[in-house]
Amino acid sequence: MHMIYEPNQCPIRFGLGVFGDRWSLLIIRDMMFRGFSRFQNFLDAGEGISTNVLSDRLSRLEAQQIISRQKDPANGRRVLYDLTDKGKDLLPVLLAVIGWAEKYDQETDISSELGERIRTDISGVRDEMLAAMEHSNSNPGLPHLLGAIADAQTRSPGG
Amino acid sequence: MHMIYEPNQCPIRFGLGVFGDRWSLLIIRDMMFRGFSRFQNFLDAGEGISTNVLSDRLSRLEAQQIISRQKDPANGRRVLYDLTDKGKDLLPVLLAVIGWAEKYDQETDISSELGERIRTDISGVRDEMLAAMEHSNSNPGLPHLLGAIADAQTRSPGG
DNA sequence: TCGTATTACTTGCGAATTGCAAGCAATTAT
DNA sequence: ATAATTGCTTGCAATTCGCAAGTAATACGA
Repeated sequence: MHMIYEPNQCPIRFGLGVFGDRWSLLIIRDMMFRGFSRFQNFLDAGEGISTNVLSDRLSRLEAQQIISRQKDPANGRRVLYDLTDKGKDLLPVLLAVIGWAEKYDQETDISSELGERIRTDISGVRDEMLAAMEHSNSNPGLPHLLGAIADAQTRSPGG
Repeated sequence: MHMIYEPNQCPIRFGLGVFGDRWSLLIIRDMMFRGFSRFQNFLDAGEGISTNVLSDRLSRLEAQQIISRQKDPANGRRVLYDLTDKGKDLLPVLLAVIGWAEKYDQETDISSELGERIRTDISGVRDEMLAAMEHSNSNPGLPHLLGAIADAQTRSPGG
């Protein structure tokens, strides 16, 4: 279990202890932007994570209170994972990465307008995305933020 | 060499391909906030990175054009590593992590005021830090941004 | 109610990666 | 010359990972 770093005083090292590996941030991304909540969802996402590693990362994220775990009340063999507030608060981290990648990766499938807006005002985009989600209160949690991104974009940068 | 992910269309996966491991972001942090530029600096930073892994990460970051590598003109046995613009543009990512960690890690050695400012306006703090560096144009590169953080804080949030 | 499918895992094992220690080549200092 | 500094490389044991198979608990259908 040596992927965990000493918490120490450094915020970056603390962050890396939570999501500084190959998979954790992808799991968080899928929960945040795609509304994934089940074990199978992550396996089917096509990233190629194996079941043992997925299991390890989920329990680790749960231990760090980034996600919560419960049995599906509607179907007892299923388990539902959800982002906690602590997990949802990682949205600015994801947005910062998105803004950076949009600038430097040709392949990245994000509009240059949204990229530019993120780079100009991450916190504003975050607030706008969270607000857009309040409106489209279809399902619980923080699902389909990608749609919220599209919404925020459509809503025109000026307000 | 399977720590590299397929670039694909996902900006998060692209980012992870660059700094999604145990060490890369710490190296970038040390260059950004501490002005480190030499092999020995990173070894002496106390994080416990080994020489072979450090060597691998530096050459990988160079290949991805996050950092540049040159012989020290003043001392031929030394090598100087510096952040490129692409690397410097990772500042918002680091700030987002700092803002998050300040909120959730008791041990994190960042003032709650700065944490709050980062959470409220990452892009503004970034701009302020870069501006503060222009003023204190002591050494080249992006050195000692931690000092710039302190400056930005002293400078009072309102102006 | 009894067999079968689903679902979320766990286990075992070879392969890749890491950490540790030592060694090496180029450059500088004495 | 000789020794020290500096940025690496190499070898090897230990950890971690990827892959495939297996298991336990629940639901579903005859």
